[in-house]
Amino acid sequence: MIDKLEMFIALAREEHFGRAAAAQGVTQPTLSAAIKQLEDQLGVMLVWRGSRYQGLTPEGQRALDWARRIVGDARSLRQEMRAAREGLSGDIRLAVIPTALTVVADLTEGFTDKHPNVRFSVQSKTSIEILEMLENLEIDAGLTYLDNEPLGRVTTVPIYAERYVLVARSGHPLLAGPVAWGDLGDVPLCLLTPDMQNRRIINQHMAEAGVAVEPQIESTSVVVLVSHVLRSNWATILPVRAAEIFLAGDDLGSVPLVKPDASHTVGLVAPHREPFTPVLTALLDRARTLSDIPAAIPTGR
Amino acid sequence: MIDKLEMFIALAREEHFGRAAAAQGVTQPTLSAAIKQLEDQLGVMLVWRGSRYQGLTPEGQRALDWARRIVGDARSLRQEMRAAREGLSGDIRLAVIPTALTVVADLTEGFTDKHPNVRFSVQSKTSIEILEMLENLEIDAGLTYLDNEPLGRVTTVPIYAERYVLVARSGHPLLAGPVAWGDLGDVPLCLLTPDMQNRRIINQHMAEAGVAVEPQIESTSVVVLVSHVLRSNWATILPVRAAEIFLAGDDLGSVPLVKPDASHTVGLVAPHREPFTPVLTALLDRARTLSDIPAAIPTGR
DNA sequence: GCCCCTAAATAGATGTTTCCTATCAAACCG
DNA sequence: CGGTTTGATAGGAAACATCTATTTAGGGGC
Repeated sequence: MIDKLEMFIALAREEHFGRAAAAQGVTQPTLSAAIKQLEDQLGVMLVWRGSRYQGLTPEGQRALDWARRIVGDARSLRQEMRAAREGLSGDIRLAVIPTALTVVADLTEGFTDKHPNVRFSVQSKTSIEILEMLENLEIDAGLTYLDNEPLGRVTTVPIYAERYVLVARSGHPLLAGPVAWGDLGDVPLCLLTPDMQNRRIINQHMAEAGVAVEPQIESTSVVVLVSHVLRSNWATILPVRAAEIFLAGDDLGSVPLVKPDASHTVGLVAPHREPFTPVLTALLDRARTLSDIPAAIPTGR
Repeated sequence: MIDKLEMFIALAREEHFGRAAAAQGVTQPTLSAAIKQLEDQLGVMLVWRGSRYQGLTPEGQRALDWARRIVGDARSLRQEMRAAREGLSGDIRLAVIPTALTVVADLTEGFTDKHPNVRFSVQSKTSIEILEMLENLEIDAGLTYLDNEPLGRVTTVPIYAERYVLVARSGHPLLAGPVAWGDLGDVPLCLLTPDMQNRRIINQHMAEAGVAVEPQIESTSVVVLVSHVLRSNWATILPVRAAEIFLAGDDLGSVPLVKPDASHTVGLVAPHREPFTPVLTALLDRARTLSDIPAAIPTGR
C-alpha cells in the first residue's frame, strides 16, 4: 500500500508513467498496475486516462494530499527508528536559494562534528522549487525567504535578515559611499533571473524607487554574476551574506544599498509533521542557535 | 506495511499475541511474523520478548505513535475516497459517557435524513475509555466532558453545559425546592461508579460542600440508578440532559442542585487529524449547530 | 490522409511474499 | 512435576508483485 502511494506521488510529480516508474526503480507496467490497484482499492479514478497522462482527477488530488502525509510519516518512522538504532544518521536533503548558499556552511558547522553519520546533500533551487520539493518529499528542509511570498503549511525558523549591497570592481565610482536604489537607473547590472525570488525583490525595490530594471546579464548563478562584475564595469546587487565570500580579495568592493534599507528574512523551512524526526529536530535546533546572527552591513572599501 | 502497523497497534492494545491476532482476523503465527518483519524492517526491537508479551520497548512506544498516525491517515484516505464515490457513507463509531447518551439523538437527528448511508454505532464508555479508544482508532469520535480532566491532542466541539438535578420519586420531601449540595449529607443516594467522571464530579462538589459521599447503590448505568429511585426513597444526582428522559411521567420529580450552580461542559471529541474526513467534518458541523442549545434547568414538580 | 513515433495498457512467465495448519519450546501455575 | 498458556518455528499452498515482450491508442509531421 505505501509502495503504491509512493508510486502515485511519483506519477503526480513526473506527470508521466514511464519517468515515474524509472524514478521509483520499477518498470512502467509495474507502475501502471500499482496505480490501477490503488484505484481499485479506493474505488475511485485517480488519474485522467487517455493514451497519455492527463493529470489527476479531483479525487486524485485529494488522495495525493493524504498520500504525501502517509508516505512522509512512514519515512519519519523509519528514520526515527534508525536514529534510535545507530544515533543520528542518514542524509539531510537540503534545497537552498542561490543567495543563501553560503549560510549552509553555518548550519553544517558543528553539526557534522556532533553527528558524523549525518550526510548533507545540498542543491541550489528557486524558492518556488523548494516549496514544491518539500511538498513532494524530495527534500527534508529548505533554506529560503520566509516573509515575502506565501509558504504553505511548513515549519519555519528564521536565521537572518537579508540586507543588500552593490558589488562592483574595486575603483568603481559608485563604491565611494552608500548607494540608493533610486541611483541605479543607468548602472549596468548583472542580476539573477526573474524566476528567483531575490530578483523579484530587487525588481520590487527598484520599481518602488522609480527606476527600470534592465540587467545586461541574467543568470541563475551568483558565481556567473560575480565573475562578470570582476571583468568589467558591471555591478551586481547581492545580499550581504552572498557577497561576503567574494569580498576577501582586493578586486571587488561593496557598498550598502539604502533608501530604503531593505531587509527580508531568510530561514529554514521544513514540513510541518509533528513530531519531528530526531535529525530534523537537531537541524531545526541548530538553525535556532544561528537565528541571532546579526547580518552585519559592511561598508565599501 | 500498513497491515503490519495495524497488527502492531492491535498488539499494543491487546497486550497479547493471540488476542491481537484474533482481533485482526489472522492467526497467531501470522501476527508474530508480521511483528518480527516490522522489527527487521525498522532495525529495532519493538516488543520485549520472553515467552509472553512483556510490553513495548521505548522504540516500540515511539513507533506506536507513528503507526497510529499512519494507519489513521490511511483510513481517512479510504473513507474520504468512499465518500467521494458514493456520498457520505460508512459507519461513525461513537463512544459516549452514560450521562450524555440522550444527547446522541440530538446529534443523529437530521444527520441520518441528510446522509442515509451513514450508520452510527454508539457505545457507553467512561471518559477515560473514550480517550483510549480514540487513541487506538477504535472509535471515530466521542461525547464526553471537555473541561474537567486533561484530554490530550484532540479536536473538541462543546455542545452543552451540564447542570445537575436531584431526582427522586414524586412526593419525596426534598423535591419541594432547590437543594444545596451541602444538604445531601444524609440523603440515601444511588450514584454512578467512581470510574465515571460524572461520579468524580459529584464527589468533588459534595466534598467541597463538606458532606461525605456514601451511595448505597453504585452502577455504571443510569437506568439502574433511576429504576432504584422509582422503587424506593433513594435519590440520585443526574445532569439535566440525562434526567429529562425519565421525567416525562408523574412518577419522578427533580429539583436543581444549587450552591454552587455546578456546570461542566460536554461536547464532541475527535482525533486531531487535518484535514478531517468528510463524514467527520459533517459530524463536527452538526455538533456545532447544537452547541448553542441552552441547558434548561427544570424545577421540581 | 497516411505513417511513424511515443505513451500506456495488456499478456504471460517467474519469483517472492504471505498466510495458513501443525508442531514445538519455554515459562508459569497449581 | 504435569498441565496449561503463550509465543516461535516449519513447511506448503495460494496470492501477489514484477519482469519482458507485445499490443493498442493518440498526436504530429509530411
